[in-house]
Amino acid sequence: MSQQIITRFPPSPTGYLHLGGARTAIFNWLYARHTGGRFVLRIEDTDVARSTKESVDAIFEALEWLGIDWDEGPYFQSERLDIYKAHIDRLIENGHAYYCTCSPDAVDRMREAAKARGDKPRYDGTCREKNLPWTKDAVVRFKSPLAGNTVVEDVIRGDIAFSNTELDDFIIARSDGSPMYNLAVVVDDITMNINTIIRGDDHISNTPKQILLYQALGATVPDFGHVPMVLGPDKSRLSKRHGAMSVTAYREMGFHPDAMVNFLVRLGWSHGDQEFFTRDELIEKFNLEHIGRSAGVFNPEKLLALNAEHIRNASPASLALHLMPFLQAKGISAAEDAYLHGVIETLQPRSKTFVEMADGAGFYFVEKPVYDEKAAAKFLKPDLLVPMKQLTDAVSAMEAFTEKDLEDIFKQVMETSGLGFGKIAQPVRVALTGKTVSPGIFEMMLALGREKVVSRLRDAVAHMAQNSG
RNA sequence: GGCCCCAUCGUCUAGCGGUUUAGGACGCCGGCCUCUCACGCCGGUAACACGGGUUCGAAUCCCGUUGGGGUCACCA
Repeated sequence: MSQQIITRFPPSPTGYLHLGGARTAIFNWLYARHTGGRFVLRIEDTDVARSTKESVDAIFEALEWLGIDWDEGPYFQSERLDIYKAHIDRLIENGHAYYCTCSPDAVDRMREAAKARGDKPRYDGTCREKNLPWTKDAVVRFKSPLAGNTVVEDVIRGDIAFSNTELDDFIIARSDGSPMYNLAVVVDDITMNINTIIRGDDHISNTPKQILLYQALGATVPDFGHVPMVLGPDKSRLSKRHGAMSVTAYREMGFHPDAMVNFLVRLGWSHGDQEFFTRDELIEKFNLEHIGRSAGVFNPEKLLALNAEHIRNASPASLALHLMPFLQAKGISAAEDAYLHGVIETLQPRSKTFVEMADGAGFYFVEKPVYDEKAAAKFLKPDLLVPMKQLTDAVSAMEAFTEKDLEDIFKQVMETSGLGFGKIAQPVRVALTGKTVSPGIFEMMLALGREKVVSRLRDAVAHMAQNSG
């Protein structure tokens, strides 16, 4: 029986969830879902000074928006201090760790000295063999092996060997007894049965230390997979100066979470030439074998194009949920009904974001469209009064309000007036929307419904008559 | 600086020794479609960082160079 894959996402709540973090969360979540495994959420808040409740909430909010759910947790490291303490004590007892009373200043000095000699700045092992007892200012250090190699068997990069001489006796517990990152992660991953760790490659140099900790604790080393980082357009690490970094900022800009997920996954993972993936397709096809090894540049234009494609392909009903907040932000109170769905359908092919869609939806929800001055001057001129009136009367007299019948009416008007379709459509467009740009005439009329169409046409006719002097 | 990672069009990438005149996508540039704007469709632009090997044959394997990135905390 093969064991179930158990992955995790362990953000530290020191800010919002950024794009890189979101991507590793998605990778882990996807891998768990793909394999029928479990996905654990853990908040790494051992750094009390930098961790905030706001950040925790922001992370939950971002994950929820992305549609990433977890099977276990959230665990908080701050609530697991006793567990770390027990493991630290065990390491001291079995000789894998020791108390060190060297002051921070003293350690700084040895680092400076080592640097001056051209060596790697590191702790020199002063207290390593002293077998010191606990004292108030003592930290606990891990006793790293002095020779040999530790190799990371990375599932996406292959074996990476580190000489143990590169590692110094790193601190695993602060003088106040709280655990340091490497210790806490390893203890958590052991006790939570995590067997697959997918994370950013900025963690790669931590990995040998963690492997040593696993071994010292007598635990099975999990599979590690280090994914490349997400870079800004200038190919440097993504940071604030590159603009929006926070995942939720993209929600505000009108992006569809599925597009965001699709984009982030495709940045570093591939399935042949396929670019567009639904959520289910991703779960079905995602694997570790096709994760790339080189860093990727975040490309907002591609995200935008992908977003437009997701909007085009989604059902109006599912889009309605996402669109609602943007409508409200514009003061539009729309009900979640068939009318809204019809409106959305006409807007789908011409909206790259929900912001654009909400902008385009405005005229559907007003009592009377506001005429754009230039548009009205150009198209609602008296010379079209007759055909427009004919059209209006015909529409109001229609038996069934169908596209076919509307087309017939237009044909009749074209015949009697001798005008081309465009000559008539443009004034109708202005009458219905107030603008010269809109969805197609017939689909729009159908979405608006006969009542609104007739009343707007009548208003336009009145406007034209009034201006005929 | 030590250690580690990486290297195909501007960007995301396919390619896992021969089927490649290196494919797709975004962007950009033409054109078609057309009731506006879009969508869609057709075409074009553009890359294997460099140098050595290995091999009958290399974008694909090895080494080096160069260039980028990461990491060296009582942060995570």
